[in-house]
Amino acid sequence: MPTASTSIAGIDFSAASDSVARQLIGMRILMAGVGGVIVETEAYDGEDPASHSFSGQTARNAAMFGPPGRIYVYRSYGIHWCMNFVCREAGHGAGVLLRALEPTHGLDQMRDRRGLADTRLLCAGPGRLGQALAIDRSMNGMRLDQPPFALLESVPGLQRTVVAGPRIGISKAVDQPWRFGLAGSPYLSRPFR
DNA sequence: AGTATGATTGCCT
DNA sequence: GGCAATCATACTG
Repeated sequence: MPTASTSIAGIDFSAASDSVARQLIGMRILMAGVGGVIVETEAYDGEDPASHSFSGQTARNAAMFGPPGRIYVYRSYGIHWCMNFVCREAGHGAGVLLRALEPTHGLDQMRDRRGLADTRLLCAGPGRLGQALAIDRSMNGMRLDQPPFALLESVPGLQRTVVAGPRIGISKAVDQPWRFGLAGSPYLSRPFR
């Protein structure tokens, strides 16, 4: 029987999460028509001590162990909703955290949701991004290639130099360079050095 | 049932 | 730069 495609907008989500995280830079993500260019990501994997999935499947991280190309949403610090794309095959517990966008679509809605005018701060950080795109628990497990979500290829001609560095806000595997960003973007949560 | 802990952000000094 | 906010989840007893 045919294997379901894990490819969306030219990205094979059955690949390793660091490869997917790098490829996602420069692509565009929309939730109900609101979103922008992905400028910062982080990769996590089941073999990775910093990953939610490292200690095995639980109710919270179940989506990470499901099919690739879906959304994993978690609550951070009791305040923020953060969004990941599930990678590899079901059971691996791998994913990519979306950390920052360059806002291009639905700026007014983002400003309303964030209570903020500064475009640079609308999606500069995983919690901010989640708030700007109105991400919440109900999106956990949803498909990335079906409404309300849409993943679009990079804008043709985009200057796309990807930089890598250590991930932010973790206490384990801190030297693993699995944070990726669009070089020189003013929309990053923090600069790369 | 109680406690410890964040893949963070925003406000304060 | 420091730190409080705030709560779902996981873990302990």
